Amino acid sequence: MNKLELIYKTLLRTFGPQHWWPGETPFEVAVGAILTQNTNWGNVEKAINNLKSARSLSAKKIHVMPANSLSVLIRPAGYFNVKAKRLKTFISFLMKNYHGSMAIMKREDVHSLREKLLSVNGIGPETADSILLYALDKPVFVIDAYTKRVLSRHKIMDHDKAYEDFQELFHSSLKRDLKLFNEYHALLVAVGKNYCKPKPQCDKCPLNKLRPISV
DNA sequence: GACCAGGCACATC
DNA sequence: GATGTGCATGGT
Repeated sequence: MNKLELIYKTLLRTFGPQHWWPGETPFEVAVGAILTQNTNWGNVEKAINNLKSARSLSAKKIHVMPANSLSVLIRPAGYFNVKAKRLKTFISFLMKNYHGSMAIMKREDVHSLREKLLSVNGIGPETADSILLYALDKPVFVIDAYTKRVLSRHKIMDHDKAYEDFQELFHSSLKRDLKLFNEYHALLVAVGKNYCKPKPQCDKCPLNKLRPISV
């Protein structure tokens, strides 16, 4: 068993299954992936509930909605002007190439789809991979701030390494399995919340002197 | 009041 | 290619 497999085993035993992604449909998951960029999930839930209450959580509804009206609904998620534009850009992409259907998008080969998603303005690697994994059931490992924080604190990989470097480590160390990738990323978020944000000098933080998880 | 939260694009050097 | 900055609400 390698180091990453051991960490997974430890996390699953400690935290239990996380039941991700908290979204009812692939489309809702994709919307959540954009709204949660650099944002607390609780705030995203408020924004999604606003969309639901307005009966506007659909590709068609958001597509025809003026950006400033959308901004009002997603306001709790922060960066609402930026995110309104990003949501509409993603949905235009969805409309144009997949008839507005996540199910049709799902049929596409994962590699070409990932490239296309990354070419959409407002969708970077984490958002693209979150959509691929949690909305479209593609076995792609999602790297986020917590993943980098946990791995760098345990000296497994330097915090400043690129997204693709972290992702490659998971891909090469683990069986390429949808369920595993889904659960592992969610567990890293769960444990990551217990680590303070890395700063150049943080001698006050006790977690810097401890081994927060045993591997 | 400071700090943080499941990023990304863009400007500048 | 690396580094800095704007975007913004809501909880602790």
